Amino acid sequence: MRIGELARRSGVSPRALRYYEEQGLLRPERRPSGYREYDEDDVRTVRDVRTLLAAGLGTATIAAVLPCTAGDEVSLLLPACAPLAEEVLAERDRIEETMRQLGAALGLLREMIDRSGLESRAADGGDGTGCGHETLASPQPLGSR
DNA sequence: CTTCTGACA
DNA sequence: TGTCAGAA
Repeated sequence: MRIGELARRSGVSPRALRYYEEQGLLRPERRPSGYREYDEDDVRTVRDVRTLLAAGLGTATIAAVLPCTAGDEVSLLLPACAPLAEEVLAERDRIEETMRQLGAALGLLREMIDRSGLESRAADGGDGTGCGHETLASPQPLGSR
């Protein structure tokens, strides 16, 4: 399939798809026309890339992780991927540190809100808390089969 | 009509 | 990343 179809099926723009290739995340073949030719597996690969990106890993790490994936299980690294452990562990630490800082910020804001008697319900034309804690993963267009 | 590369806001 | 140009 060409870039347009992969884009539609993966929900990722052609622009991003070319960028992923530039970063070594995808290696589509080329047609004599110069057009990129992707295979069925690339749909899943793109999905995995989005997931790993959302997990905070850099494209360099992802490029190293992808070939070390056990089947279609991005969350299961093959035993022969020891050197990747460092980066994965480091990212986990960065995330924990960020959560710690956000937790402190959240605590302060809550304190300010309580002690100041705020929260009395301001002019809110709806409910829009705008604070949805979405999960990771990538939104998949359901009508693609 | 679709994609390619390179470049810029 | 989006988008535009100019070419294939």
